[in-house]
Amino acid sequence: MSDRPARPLTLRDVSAASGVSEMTVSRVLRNRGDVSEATRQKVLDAAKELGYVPNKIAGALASQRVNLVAVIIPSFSNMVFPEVLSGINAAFENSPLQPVVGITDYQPGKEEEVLYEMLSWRPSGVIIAGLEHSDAARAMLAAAGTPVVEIMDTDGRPVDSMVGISHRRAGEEMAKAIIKEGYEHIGFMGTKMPLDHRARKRFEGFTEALAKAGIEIEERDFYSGGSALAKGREMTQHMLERNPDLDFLYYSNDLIGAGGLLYLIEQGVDIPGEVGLAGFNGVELLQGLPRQLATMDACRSEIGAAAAQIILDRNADNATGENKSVVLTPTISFGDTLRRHRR
Amino acid sequence: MSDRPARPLTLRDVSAASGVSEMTVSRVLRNRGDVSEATRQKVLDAAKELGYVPNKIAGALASQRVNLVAVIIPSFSNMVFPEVLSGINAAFENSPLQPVVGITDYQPGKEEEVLYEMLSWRPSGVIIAGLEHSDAARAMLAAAGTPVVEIMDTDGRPVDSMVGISHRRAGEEMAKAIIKEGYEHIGFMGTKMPLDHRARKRFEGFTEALAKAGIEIEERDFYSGGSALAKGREMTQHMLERNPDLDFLYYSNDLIGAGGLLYLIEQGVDIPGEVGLAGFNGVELLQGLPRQLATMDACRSEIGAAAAQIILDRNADNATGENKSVVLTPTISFGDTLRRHRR
DNA sequence: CTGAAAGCGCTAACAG
DNA sequence: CTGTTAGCGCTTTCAG
Repeated sequence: MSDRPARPLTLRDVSAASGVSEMTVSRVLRNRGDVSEATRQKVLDAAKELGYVPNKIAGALASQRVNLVAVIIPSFSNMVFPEVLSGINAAFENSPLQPVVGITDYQPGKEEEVLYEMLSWRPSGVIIAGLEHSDAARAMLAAAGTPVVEIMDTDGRPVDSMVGISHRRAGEEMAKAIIKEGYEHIGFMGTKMPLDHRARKRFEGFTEALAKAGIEIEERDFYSGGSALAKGREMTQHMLERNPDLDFLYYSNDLIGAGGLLYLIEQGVDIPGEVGLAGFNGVELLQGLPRQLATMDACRSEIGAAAAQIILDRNADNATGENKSVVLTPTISFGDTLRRHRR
Repeated sequence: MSDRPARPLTLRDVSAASGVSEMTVSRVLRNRGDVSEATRQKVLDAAKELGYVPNKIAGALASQRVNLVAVIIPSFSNMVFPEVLSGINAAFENSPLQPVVGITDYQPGKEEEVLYEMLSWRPSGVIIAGLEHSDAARAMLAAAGTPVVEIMDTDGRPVDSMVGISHRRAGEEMAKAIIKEGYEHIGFMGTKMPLDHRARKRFEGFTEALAKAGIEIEERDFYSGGSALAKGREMTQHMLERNPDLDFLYYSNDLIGAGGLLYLIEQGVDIPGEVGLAGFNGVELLQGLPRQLATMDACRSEIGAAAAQIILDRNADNATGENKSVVLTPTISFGDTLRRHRR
């Protein structure tokens, strides 16, 4: 254990300490090429003794190879994204690649900044949420010279590859399930997020499918900020006060749905007889509520894993450079809040 | 819009396109030094036209300066950590610094790997969860030559700086509050995590404070995996079946506490008369439950913000290099599940 | 205000 | 199996 060095250690120091050339030290430390076991040990000992940590900046510059993968998501607080990240992390587990996360707060301006910043590190790949980006961002992605995977959403054209689900279709499917069960007076609650394109697409798919059946949403409400559970509770109460005839409530996420569910249970409302409910996401957290909310799985960790795999494949030695589109199909889980006539 | 370049663009390309020397182009792009408005515009135009993105790898190597801050946390799925990250992110918002996150899965071995990997990028700072690290990890931190802030926990000696709360004290405070209200038959439920030192310290502080009052925990149970809400529900049911005399249940986190709460409400148990409950964390998510669980705020985003601020200060021009310890004091919120005799 | 030279710490490519 | 020679793309430093 020596004192903290004023100047960080370099290969040269290890070379000097071990009496082996810098080049061979480099080989040992990277497990590249053949090195005799004797010198190997000398080098390893010296490196450990000194506490040498290689400088990847220099290494990356020299080798033109960076083991970083840029992952750009809107937020950490949406639960969905940490799960995607876990999927990505797991997929990179036994590979040299390492995710680096950037946050956009759902703002195109920030997305541009973050993307620029990340690309300036010349990552081995980019995983970015959504298909909607500013022209500048799309241009950067197209010119990045590294594989790009757009995730979560598949309703649109990707710059390169994409992995996700069709949120439009997810909304449609839920609408169809609701119609099939005979619900007719429908309310919708969601987040007030003009920039959450996926929520918007679900909503559009939902309303369109209803329209085809001649049904129109009778009430809608949007919130922003605060505890989702509490908001779901409030909004549900107010909505039913405004329009007591509603027989189905569709929530844009499971948390507000759960708030609504808890409220209605307290009110002694018959669910799903009198009022049916459904959310979106398949949040594991909610298992353990008195009743299970109907929902639709968003395939979060699968998406992360598949996206990471594409990056891995594209960085493999035999890589083809082919882009790829993976469309996952979410399934409805009916839980206890959506009637089921048959089966 | 040109075709995708085979070779990434360099300063040289911008220099050629603008007819300005590489050096001056560099100055313009970094806003350093005085450059005439005329050349400035020429350079900016050329850069934008080409879609040039600077290569920070080369920049970092040349300037010996990296604007990255390593943030090392156990997991994304604990909710707590995303919140800390948000705090860090916010604090770095208007600074050149950028967090890069690494995940340890609560495993010392992975912590070492991740730390090594991150240090090899020569970050401008390290923010790392907890005070317990392997000897190798501590050695790396000590020799990193960059500010290190250990966060979340303050029960122990930091390598450099620390920001957090005393979990031991948090456990004690909760025990005192419980004792004061006259509860005597106490059960504990938590996660089965030998490596979650903070949960362990809370538990220790809790049991010690009880012991001083001559009280011993009568039942305890630990879970791992699955939905916390559901586990809390199950564990609570079983614990009360085993020992119906319990009059207080202390949970190591709010989610299992909420599961217990929902279960007891369903059972028609009088809370907090018959049984009192408390969790830990102050999870905003839970607002909106039928009743508010007593809990203790873990100061998550404050911790992130304060840690980031320390890194910022240490990287400032007039930095003193002084280390710093910030001990935040969490407050109990009694909610509806812990009796309050006075006030 | 602008430019030329030197080199950051490492690795590719080639010799031995 | 080991060493030497040139850079990687940028910024520092020093001259104009």
